[in-house]
Amino acid sequence: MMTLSEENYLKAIYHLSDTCEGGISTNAIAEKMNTKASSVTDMIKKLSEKGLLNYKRYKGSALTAEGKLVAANIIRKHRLWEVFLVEKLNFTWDEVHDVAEQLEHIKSEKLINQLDEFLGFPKRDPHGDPIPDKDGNMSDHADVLLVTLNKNDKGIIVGVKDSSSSFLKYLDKQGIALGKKIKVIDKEPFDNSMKIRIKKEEFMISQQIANNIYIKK
Amino acid sequence: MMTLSEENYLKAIYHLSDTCEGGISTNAIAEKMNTKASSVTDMIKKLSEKGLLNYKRYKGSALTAEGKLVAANIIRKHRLWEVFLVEKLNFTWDEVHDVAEQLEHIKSEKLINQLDEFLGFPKRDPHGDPIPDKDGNMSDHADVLLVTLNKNDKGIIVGVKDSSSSFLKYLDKQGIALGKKIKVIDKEPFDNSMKIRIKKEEFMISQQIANNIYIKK
DNA sequence: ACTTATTTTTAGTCTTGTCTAAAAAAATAT
DNA sequence: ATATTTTTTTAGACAAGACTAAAAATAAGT
Ligand SMILES: [Mn+2]
Ligand SMILES: [Mn+2]
Ligand SMILES: [Mn+2]
Ligand SMILES: [Mn+2]
Repeated sequence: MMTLSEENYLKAIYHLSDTCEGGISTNAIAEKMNTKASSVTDMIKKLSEKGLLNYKRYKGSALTAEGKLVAANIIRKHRLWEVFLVEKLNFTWDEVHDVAEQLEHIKSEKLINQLDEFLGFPKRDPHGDPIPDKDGNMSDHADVLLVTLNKNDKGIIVGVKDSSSSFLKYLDKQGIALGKKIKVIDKEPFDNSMKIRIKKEEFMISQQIANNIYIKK
Repeated sequence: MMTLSEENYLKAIYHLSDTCEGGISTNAIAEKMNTKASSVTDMIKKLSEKGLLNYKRYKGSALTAEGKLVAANIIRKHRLWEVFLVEKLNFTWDEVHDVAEQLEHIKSEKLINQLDEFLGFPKRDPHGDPIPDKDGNMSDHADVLLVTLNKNDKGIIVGVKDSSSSFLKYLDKQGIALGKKIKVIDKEPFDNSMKIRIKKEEFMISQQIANNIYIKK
């Protein structure tokens, strides 16, 4: 049986593995988890004992197949609960993450599989992130970040990289939402800021914003 | 903020207050919580500090108004989740308790109020227990235990006192379910066992069983 | 009333997960 | 190649919540 803390570490390491290939550094985990490196060292030793990750001192950590499966299952639960909150309980997409952060640790195979069915086997969560199946498989983000588009490129908004409440509220204010068509009107080479058009409205967004929005061309 | 352990103690003490009036003994709490009396002493000191219960050494504990409200809110969550699991996710009434035991600790006002609405503001959980409102008020069990009925008395099954999986499975096997009409055909004075009739089927039940079924006359 | 039995509390230990401070290894700079 | 900086690990401490064993208070028995 997995403790709440162990599960959160596994999830964090799983997410870090997405971006950085190879062994994940102790410091990177500490930053993601908002803890100190010494606490991380203790925990990765324990997870290593349990066969959930491979670890050699001073060399960083990498999840085993078993560890990846456990992590993917937590992410599966997190995202299914987010769908539930939005679809069934009228939460907005900026309200769901913190609650899902708690719900993802509820232990019941039947619960999560019935929930999946109840929701109609959704493929994406409210932020456009893919939902893993029971075996931990999930369709990749084959999509591209808005920041990589050039002048006159068009696409559809399909996801966000940052699901913080503040970022999502900003998007709401600007009328940026999943499924909307977007066109790059102009791009400033100096700071990568863009003028974009959504539904006949044109406005500027910074690179920081454009770097957190996924587009399907 | 309340820890998981604190919440479980409050709930246990709340339930014990139903039966025994006056101060709840340390040992009674220990038995209900499956811990040792010494652990209970530590915890009731902490809850007393927090103003959730009144405690004088060697004299037992009693919840304050504040403590009762917190406990009732946990019970509210527990029972609403049980309704959700049965009504929406096709759980049987003997499967829900353990999962609800986890879900009751999820912290989100909005979640529980939206869930309440989503379920149509149910008044009873799958075992016939009343669901408290936001202020901790709940309709009492005005009902009577089956064991108190006499020969030829009739009634409707409206609840169970024991929600253990094994007891509920026994009831399923016998065709005993909430809403069913029941008639006492005969009662043995020696051991209080009864012959009862449900839907033209007659069979014997022991006092132990009759003592855990609520009837509305 | 005095002795025994029960209940409750105290004292001290353990585990989990965290922290700070110091030591050790690895990476970088001169 | 050696010195300096950064990263990582070790050592020791702490809080929460549990336990065991012993002491203190209360209750029961004669
Ligand atoms: Mn999320
Ligand atoms: Mn989490
Ligand atoms: Mn229950
Ligand atoms: Mn509980």
